[in-house]
Amino acid sequence: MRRIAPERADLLAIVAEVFREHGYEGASLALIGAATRLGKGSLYHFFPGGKEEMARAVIAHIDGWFEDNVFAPLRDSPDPRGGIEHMIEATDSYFRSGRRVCLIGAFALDESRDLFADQIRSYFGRWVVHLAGALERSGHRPGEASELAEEAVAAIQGALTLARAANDLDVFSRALRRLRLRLGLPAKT
Amino acid sequence: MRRIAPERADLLAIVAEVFREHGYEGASLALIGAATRLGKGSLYHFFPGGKEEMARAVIAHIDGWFEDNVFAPLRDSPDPRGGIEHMIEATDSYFRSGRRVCLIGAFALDESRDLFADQIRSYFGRWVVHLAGALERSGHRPGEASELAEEAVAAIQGALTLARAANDLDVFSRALRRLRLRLGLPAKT
DNA sequence: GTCTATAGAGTGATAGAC
DNA sequence: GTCTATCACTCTATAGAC
Repeated sequence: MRRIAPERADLLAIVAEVFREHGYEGASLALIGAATRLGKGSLYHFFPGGKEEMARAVIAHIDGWFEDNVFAPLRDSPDPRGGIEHMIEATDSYFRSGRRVCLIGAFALDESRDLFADQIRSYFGRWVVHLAGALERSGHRPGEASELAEEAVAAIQGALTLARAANDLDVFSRALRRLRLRLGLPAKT
Repeated sequence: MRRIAPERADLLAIVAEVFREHGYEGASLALIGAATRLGKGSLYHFFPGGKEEMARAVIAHIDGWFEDNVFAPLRDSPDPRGGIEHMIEATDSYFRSGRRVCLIGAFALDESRDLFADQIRSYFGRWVVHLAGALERSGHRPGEASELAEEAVAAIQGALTLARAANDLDVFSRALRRLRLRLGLPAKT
């Protein structure tokens, strides 16, 4: 037999989508197996820790994407406004303009939070800290920068919830437009 | 046999807490039975439609609370600023300053959204509309009022997510303090 | 006898673990 | 694929208030 081993990143992306759509409890191994076209045996080969390990790996994968595409530019960009601009664009693209929900945010809300508390706290904490850093370097006072960063990350999460509740993508794009202004970027790109 | 019939409102409050903590999928009848101290017979007596009917009733119950304590004051208060003030206080009290999560917001994020889409959309839609109305009456231009209202409701949802993720209630109280200012209320009460 | 509330054994289906 | 546990749910039986 021995099929070509699926790329772990591809596998994680598929599993992530199942968790995103059904939540931790709702994502059954049957659903995950159907989506990945992998039997339970293969799934347990890749993730000996079962469903919990799958979720941990998925969160880490998402976290890694944000580290590369959001946090690093915020941290390392010589022009802090460029880093913030990059963040807004990466966010819009990652969440598919509101079509996609934040898996880590969804996990934060229900009981699965207890299982993944450290990963969840780290993800949001680093987002806020790195955005605050960029805001500080772009001229905001430290306390103000922190508060603005927290507000911005919360606004994104809230907009995702509301967009999904209203089934209206414009809710999300309006939120990003307001965010641009509030964070000191020119309107539109 | 025949125990005193539990007050429906009390029953719904307990069931709501189970859904809030475990999500729709995660809230098993066993958990609900344990929390309410009711057997399956009783649960199916009160909710012939099973778990789905329980969730619908819980959402309607929460919706009713917001109708009475948030939407009505926003709509009917002769002083629109007083209505907004009332909304902030009721929100802080309902979400226990961030200890509690928004059940309807959590449902909006996962697959249970499909089952309860109408109730979810109505809840958030009315919140935004009534807040926008109060803002308009307090002097904002219509389009501006709508956008500000949407931003405010999203900010509350996002703050709940972030507070829970960070396990830090201050995240929520800071968000409410910013909201006061943004909505034209005096700082602190 | 009727009605309401209760308990809980038992259903088939499906869960996650292995 | 096999395992056991648990899922949502059905159904029967029974209690007491009327």
